[in-house]
Amino acid sequence: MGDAFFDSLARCCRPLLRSCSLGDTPPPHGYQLHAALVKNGLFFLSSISSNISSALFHMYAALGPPASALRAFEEIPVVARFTPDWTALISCHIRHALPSRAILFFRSMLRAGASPDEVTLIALLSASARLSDNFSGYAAHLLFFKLGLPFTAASCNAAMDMYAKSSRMDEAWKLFKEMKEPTIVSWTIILTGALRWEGLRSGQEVFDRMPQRNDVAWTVMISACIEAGRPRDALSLLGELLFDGVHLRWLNHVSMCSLLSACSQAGDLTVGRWLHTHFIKATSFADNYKDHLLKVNTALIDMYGKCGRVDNALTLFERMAERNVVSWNAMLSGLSMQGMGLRVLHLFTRMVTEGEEQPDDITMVSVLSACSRSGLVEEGRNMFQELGSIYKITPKIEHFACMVDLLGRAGCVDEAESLVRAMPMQPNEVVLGSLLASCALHGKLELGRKLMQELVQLYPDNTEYHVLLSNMFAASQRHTEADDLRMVVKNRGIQKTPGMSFIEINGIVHWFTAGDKTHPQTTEIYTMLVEIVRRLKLAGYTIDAASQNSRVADNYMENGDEREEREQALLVHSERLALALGLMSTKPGVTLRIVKNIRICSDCHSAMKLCASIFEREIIIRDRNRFHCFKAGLCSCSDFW
DNA sequence: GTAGGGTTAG
Repeated sequence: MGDAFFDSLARCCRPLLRSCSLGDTPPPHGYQLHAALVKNGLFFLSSISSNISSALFHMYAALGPPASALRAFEEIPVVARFTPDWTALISCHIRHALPSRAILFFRSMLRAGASPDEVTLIALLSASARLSDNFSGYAAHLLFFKLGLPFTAASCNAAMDMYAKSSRMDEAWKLFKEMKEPTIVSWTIILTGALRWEGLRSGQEVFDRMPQRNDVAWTVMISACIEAGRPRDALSLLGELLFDGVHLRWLNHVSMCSLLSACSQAGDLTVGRWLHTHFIKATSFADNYKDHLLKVNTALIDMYGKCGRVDNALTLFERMAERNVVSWNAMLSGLSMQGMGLRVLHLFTRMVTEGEEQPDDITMVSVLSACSRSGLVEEGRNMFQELGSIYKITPKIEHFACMVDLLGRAGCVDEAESLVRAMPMQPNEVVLGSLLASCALHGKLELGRKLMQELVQLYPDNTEYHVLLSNMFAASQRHTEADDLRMVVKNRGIQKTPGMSFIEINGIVHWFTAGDKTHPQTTEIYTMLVEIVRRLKLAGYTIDAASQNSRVADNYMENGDEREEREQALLVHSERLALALGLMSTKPGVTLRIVKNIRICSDCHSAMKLCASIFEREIIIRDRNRFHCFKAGLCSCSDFW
């Protein structure tokens, strides 16, 4: 066969491969084309390979994986490796989260004598940004001028992003202010940077000053609220977004996932459902969600699980056409929050046996914490044993934290302590705090005192440990020690999240803090509270003011010396106000759902159990840790939380 | 080639 044949073949292959790189065809087509060439022995014929090796490389660089791209790159004759080839190799590694390898290839490129162009330098800036490496970033920035390359808006944006991500917001601002016509990308880079160093308020200022906004800008703002633990602010932004109907198109899959996460955090089922409905409608006519069904569905599972509709989460989970390890994890943690430990173990077994996805470290955290929440001590111990041996996961501090919690709660405090001391890493606040809590639960005063000292040294600003230990002393009638600790806290002042609860009635969200008197129906609510206490007392309820966490829960520290005030304080905890409103404004038998931002105290917990049976209601409270479903005098957590 | 994202522990 003559050269003409190979030339025509090459001419035919190159556009085919090119169309694969551009994403016009699904990845397998490109791979199949390569396989066909190899199978027919054509790829190894030098005359053809020199023609198509570059096209083949670009196909792999576009589609990945990077290892294949590198192999294909090496097939390009050294003399035929031009700047765009090097650039594609570098960007491929950046896209696959390998920025340091990208920088190494940039160095190889220089050594090979190829000269970078603007695109190469933008890629280098991007790699430096991802590594927060302003050393290589600064070098890239300088190279524009050294090589006389145009420093366009795109180059400037890349440089600003690099500075913003390597703690040089001042440099980013400087470049931004020098720009003649900042693009929306420039604004968004500054917005993201401002949010990350300078805080929500400063970011909000940038956001307000933006001459135009798009879906990315909105998403950045929404995610920042979530990161700052202010999910309600994120949902307010959704309100703003919807105020102008045109903006609805900015609700893409990323903002959808973020907003669903805000609903999960805030426990807002109403908005979550609205988003779900919108998503179903949007997928029926627009494709912007089609490629992201898996992610949005996972976010929906998380939302339903955290808003107390684990049944809806399960239905979605079973219907999903495709699942990944994150979907499994979201489902497992949803079940775990309901205290459905056995269901978690069943689902986990299914995950392992079906082999669809391998469990990862987060899966194991979910499973271990489920065992802890359900008191499945033996199962938890076995699972922890199998962590390395079967699942090939190196135990991280989170796994130790779960085990300490599991053992400590179950009363095996000594075993928990040994585990802490034998840990290969330094125990953190979570681990020590959890052990301290188990000391409080099981009256281990001396160990508790020792732990508190450790904790105070490590985290001097957190006064919760003093409170916990003070309560322990009080519970064992050692009032002097208890009062001393209490004084420490009082003198230092308390810095805690205020306890808040909300209940939704007929689509309206009602918020309460402890002792709140701002609700329009305050008089009726407090009358109802008196009635609740009367009926509780008739049923044999006594206030457990010395109970652990009771005063930690709603910031009633300063009144701690006065027993009576303390008792009063318990009676007006935010969840009780929400309960009173719920009882008086819904029909008998209607389930009441309350969300609380911190842990429910043990006194409110006992009161809620009794209320459920006195008023013949199902009361579901989501606190910081999990769901409590109170029904007929019992709680789904079996008092184990 | 430049801006944004989902799951976990007291």
